[in-house]
Amino acid sequence: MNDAIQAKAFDFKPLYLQVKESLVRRMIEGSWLPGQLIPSEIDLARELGVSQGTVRKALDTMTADNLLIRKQGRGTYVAAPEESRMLFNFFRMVPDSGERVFPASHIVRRARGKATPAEADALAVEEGAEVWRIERVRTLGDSPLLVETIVLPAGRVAGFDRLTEIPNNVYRLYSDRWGITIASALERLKAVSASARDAELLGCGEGTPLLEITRVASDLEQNAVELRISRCRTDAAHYRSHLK
Amino acid sequence: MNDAIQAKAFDFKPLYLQVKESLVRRMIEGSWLPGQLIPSEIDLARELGVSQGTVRKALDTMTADNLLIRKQGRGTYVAAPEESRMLFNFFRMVPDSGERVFPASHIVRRARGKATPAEADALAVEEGAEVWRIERVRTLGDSPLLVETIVLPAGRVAGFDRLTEIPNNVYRLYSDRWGITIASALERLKAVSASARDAELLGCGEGTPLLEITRVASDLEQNAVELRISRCRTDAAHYRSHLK
DNA sequence: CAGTGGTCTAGACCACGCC
DNA sequence: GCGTGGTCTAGACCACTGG
Repeated sequence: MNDAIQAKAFDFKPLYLQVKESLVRRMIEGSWLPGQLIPSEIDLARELGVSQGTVRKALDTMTADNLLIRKQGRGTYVAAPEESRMLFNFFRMVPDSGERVFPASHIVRRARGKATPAEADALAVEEGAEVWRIERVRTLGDSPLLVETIVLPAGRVAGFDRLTEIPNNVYRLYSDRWGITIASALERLKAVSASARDAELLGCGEGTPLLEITRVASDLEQNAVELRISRCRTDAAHYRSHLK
Repeated sequence: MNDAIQAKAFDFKPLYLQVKESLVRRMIEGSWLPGQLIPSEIDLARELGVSQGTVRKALDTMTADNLLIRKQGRGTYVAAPEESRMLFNFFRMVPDSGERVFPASHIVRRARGKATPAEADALAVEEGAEVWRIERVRTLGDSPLLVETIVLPAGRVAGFDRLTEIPNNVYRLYSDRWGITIASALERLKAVSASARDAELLGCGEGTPLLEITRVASDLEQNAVELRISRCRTDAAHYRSHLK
């Protein structure tokens, strides 16, 4: 990092961003694993040949991106897809009562197939490429909350068919099994009518208004990894969004 | 700020947060108005008796909160409720096609009344307190997108009845007319069925699934200022949410 | 060219967790 | 008491804007 040359005119990139990229690369390549304690600021600064302040700025932006977790007095850890963190960051349906309950999941179907045009577009794969589809029902407390279909490119999840069980927290599965870190997701929400199948699985009337969430989740390199379409009952829960 | 005394044990507050609070107070009290150029870092540092780095950290967190806009080479400005910024931060419905279009608005009704229990709870006023209600239809391009009811505590908007016209961007109205800055909002989304009135105003069938957004917007002091319930058609548009 | 915010550095001290 | 991240300072230089 000493010898990084700052071009004069059009491609200036601050040192702390170069540091950040080099640290993110360690996560991508797997030399830094989720949950792991990373070296202290002072060690990183020495290793990279920059000041502690510059390392700090890189670590701070990574913390803001939820890639790291810093604990005063203990050190800096690579963020891990733990239940509580995932629940808070990526699962925005909450009971109207307010308390945050962990949802349970029940797999309805698991099948291999060929990507539809819409799926191929969302996942940036060829139309007709092999994909896995998982359909499951999630419940909050006793009553069914939503039914969702998760679509994964078969090429990214080798040996998927050998899994005997699919856990509730699939992002942790992606991480543990294939080293895939979900770093961000884009959700598009619409209101739709419950189909006969929705009604059956969710125990509501056919035609009941449901909240449909179409999520495309991406890894550290911004590549789409998962497409998920969830259809949610909203009679006792809602989607929460904080704006500022 | 020189003489701020740091208590030893339980109520430590970093200097840059004290600086931040003192600067936010200037906005609340109206000595710093939206759109205004504020003094340079170095001037603020001298005035407050702290280092430039501490002022910078305060300004950076305020920028992250969308309270300030910093422009290299020009200076730092108090964020203003301009169309484009509001559209980006607070209006999350976008056409499925993707381009961001400015919605138009048409007022349907404006009336004074007494707060229902639900309204009183959301706005933190007494049940039965005087409120203004505005109902309007918003269109995106040619077709109606949503119908919404805006509820305002009458006490916060003196002279509301003397307004001859209500602009599309009401947050700018709150700012210009009553010095109220909307700093954050909490939205709760559900799927509902179009009522006969919804259907009439939106030109859709009764019972069509609509996306219902219940928003409580708050000012710089975290006091609820506006309750807004929007019911949106989602046949050609969706609510966008970015998670990370 | 002067003034602003943006980056980078070096060093001091504080709050916290753990042994 | 030691090591960590968190705060604060002082000063240098860079990138950008506008007169």
